[in-house]
Amino acid sequence: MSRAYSPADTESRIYKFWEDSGYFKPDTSSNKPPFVMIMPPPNVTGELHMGHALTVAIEDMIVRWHRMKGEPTLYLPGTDHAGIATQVVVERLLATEGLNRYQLGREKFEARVWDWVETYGTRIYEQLRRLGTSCDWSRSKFTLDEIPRAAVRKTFVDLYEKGLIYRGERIANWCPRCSTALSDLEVKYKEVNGNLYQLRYPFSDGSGFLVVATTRPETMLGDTAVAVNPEDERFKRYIGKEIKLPVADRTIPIVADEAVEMEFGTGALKVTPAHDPVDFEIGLRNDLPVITVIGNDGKMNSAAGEFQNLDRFDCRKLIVDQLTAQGLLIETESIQHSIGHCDRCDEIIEPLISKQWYISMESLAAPAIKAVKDNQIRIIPERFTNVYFNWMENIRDWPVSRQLWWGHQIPVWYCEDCLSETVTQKDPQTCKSCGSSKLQQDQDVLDTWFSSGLWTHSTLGWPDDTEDLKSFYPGSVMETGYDILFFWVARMIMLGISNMGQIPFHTVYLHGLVLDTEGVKMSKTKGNVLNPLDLIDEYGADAVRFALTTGTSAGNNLRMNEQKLESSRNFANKLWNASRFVISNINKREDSIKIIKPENISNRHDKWILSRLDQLTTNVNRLMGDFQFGEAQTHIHDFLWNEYCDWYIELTKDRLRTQNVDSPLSILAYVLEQTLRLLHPFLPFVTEEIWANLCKSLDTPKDWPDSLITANYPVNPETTIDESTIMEMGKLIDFIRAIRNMKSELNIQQRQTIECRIASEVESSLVESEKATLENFAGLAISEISNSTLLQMKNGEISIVENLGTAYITLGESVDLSHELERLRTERDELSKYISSLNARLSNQSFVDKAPEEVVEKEKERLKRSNDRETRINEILQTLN
RNA sequence: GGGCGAUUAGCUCAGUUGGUUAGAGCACCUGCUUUACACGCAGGGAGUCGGGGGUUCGAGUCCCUCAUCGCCCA
Repeated sequence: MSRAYSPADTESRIYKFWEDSGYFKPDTSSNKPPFVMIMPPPNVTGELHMGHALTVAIEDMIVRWHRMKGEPTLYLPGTDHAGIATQVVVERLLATEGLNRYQLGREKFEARVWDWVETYGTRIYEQLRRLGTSCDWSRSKFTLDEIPRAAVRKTFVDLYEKGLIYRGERIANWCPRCSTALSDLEVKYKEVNGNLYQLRYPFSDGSGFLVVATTRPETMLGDTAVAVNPEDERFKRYIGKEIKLPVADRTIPIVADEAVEMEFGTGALKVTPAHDPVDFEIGLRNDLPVITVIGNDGKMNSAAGEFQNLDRFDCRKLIVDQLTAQGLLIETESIQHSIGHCDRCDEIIEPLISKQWYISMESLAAPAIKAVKDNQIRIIPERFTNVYFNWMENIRDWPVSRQLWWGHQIPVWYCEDCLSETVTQKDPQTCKSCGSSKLQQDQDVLDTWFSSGLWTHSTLGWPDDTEDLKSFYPGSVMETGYDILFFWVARMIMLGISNMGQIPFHTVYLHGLVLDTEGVKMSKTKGNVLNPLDLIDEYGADAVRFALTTGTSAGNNLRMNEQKLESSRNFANKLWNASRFVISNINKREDSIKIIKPENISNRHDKWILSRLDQLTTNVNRLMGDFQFGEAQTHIHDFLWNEYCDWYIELTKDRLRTQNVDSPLSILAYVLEQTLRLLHPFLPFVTEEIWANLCKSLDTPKDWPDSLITANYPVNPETTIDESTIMEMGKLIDFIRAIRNMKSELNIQQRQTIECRIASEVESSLVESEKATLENFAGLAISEISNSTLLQMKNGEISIVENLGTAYITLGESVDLSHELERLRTERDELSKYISSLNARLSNQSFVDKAPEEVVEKEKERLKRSNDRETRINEILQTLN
């Protein structure tokens, strides 16, 4: 084994071994209940980013843990066609060639997108492999594959037949650049600077005017009323009068509507039903005409008269100029207001009336709400449960048609003869109503999230009643970012229940966003992205995964920086080197070391590390079961580094050098092997590599697994944990640390041996039996071990008072008595303060009465130990005086 | 406007049914060519847990309130 772990020499080889051995496929012969995780499919717009790396790191860790627990584990990968997002990137690519999609035509355009998908879809799968994702590639799916296509059609037809899909003409969010309608979720609101214009709207009878306030003067061309609040005393008397609309030169009524906020602007609202959702509602209530003045391309249309073909924002300037010239512009106030932008291309959204397909959501949402309310589905972290309810309980109908060329074309055919709709799963030859063959399929495609919503079952073969569907639906855990709770998770629950009659998974685990070092969300436009593959090249996949998941918690964002990656890489290397130590020592031996669970251990150090391993195993299982993965990792990390390496390995060195003693090698090997198993889900590559090396050197039983990935995860041990040994070792370690600390403060080299006498009333036999340990580790020559509380202090000695006992250290002439007195007094004072706080607590009757007995006992024990130390320090202080 | 989160050591963060004298990594200081590891070893300093109030025998943890930053929904 090389001196340092080299991920580049290891990872691809190990991955190939796993994949070729078929370990990523679920063991269908097992009778245990399966564990199923469907991967949120990365979309094919580009390459993987840190968010994907985080997703995969968490998912793969969960998956590997369950696989090692012996559950038939399915981790199903896939990619998403991402309708609008992919169309946008391909259109941008075309633009660099001076082309647009209309020049190409639908068919050729789709071919170009498929080229893109070929390139990026394959690349994404390669990237997932580099991350070590242990998913079943034989079951991978793309949202436009045949089966997901069938699932989309079947769902559409079913919902249509249930009357839950309808076509309606409404005001919708329209992106003029993408030239499509969008759902509310696809619109992002941003604060931008704008103007609030106050306009004079004269009464048609010439008796005066009303002042209206607007941020969008250009829409006045489509005004069909002015509305005031019916409660507004200022305007009540004008209701029913008429306005002579400036510029457009039309007459419009003044109507009353409660939606008008009296405090906003002037309290009089110009109403443009065709270009504002609120105005649209007012229009409906007041039976107002709808005049569309802005077209799908964001330019003014023929209804805008002289302004036709002007861009909506250019038109705004002209209108303002004209109003100014006519003296109708009273005031222009700069304001910040929230404007909807296209989530994908950032264009400002135009509310427009259009004919779209909608899904009626209320009846779908009801069982999805119930499933979470009844705890059939648990959302982690829990606070997102309320966010879920809030959205679901106020759900609005979902516009699902998109005026795009890339996606699932809507399975509706319109008859040219009788104008009726035919909605079927298979392409129809004739009209359902009249039998005509003159059919034209709806040109639009469905929202990407429609097919994503079916992902929990379409990936398993639905609508066919496949073996996979029987075995693996419902799934277990849905793991994804909290930012797509509504987009995806909510819709999966609704559509899963609707199609399958049962919930799609029992747990939703949500992770946070990966931020840059400044705490800003990574984005290509900001240029602060880290490429996970570059990081893997530099630090190794294990380190990248570990850095992303250790010490983090569900639902919280995390900042990524170099230090985290470095310390994760260092941890992998530490594990590598500890293993190198163990393995090389095994290989030095001529006899073979058996790997078995040790029994009847007598050595204190061995008993200690085995007890600590048992405690660790218990804790890790508890934490993993409770989805506290980051905390579980920290526990293993600390055990490996601070206890196994820093103490246990060091403690064994002496025994390894000495002949004819009870060899610690099998314990070293056993604890290492168990720790590798515990760590595998977090550091899959390096643990597998070390494990293979270790097992090669050991005498393993016949039924030994041939890979770590399929080895059993250590479970809660049945052996009793030896608490007294843990206490003893704690006292020894504290004692050694105190001596080292003293040496460091007095500028004595750690390796310099100094003479020492130890008084230990209660632990003298422990000191006796660990004399060599104390001498080796603290650099002491112990000349006397006494079972009395105190020894007579000699000239040139200083004392160290610890729980193990009191050490009298010979320093000779270098002892500065006043410094010693100062040190002991400070220690005594701190101790006294602590003792009085313990006394206060214990003399408080309500504490003794109300606190649990074990808490009171603990405090009493602490008091006893502290009193003991205080007494000893005081007595030493007396002799020094 | 409504909701959620964050605020803990110089920096980044853990701290899950309230119970030691609040932890880690990085950074910093001192010493170390100790044959597993300088991607390391030994030792060290550093925090009135955002402010205020409350509940409790006991609060970083629960409640109220304020402040700053961020996110979501409208």
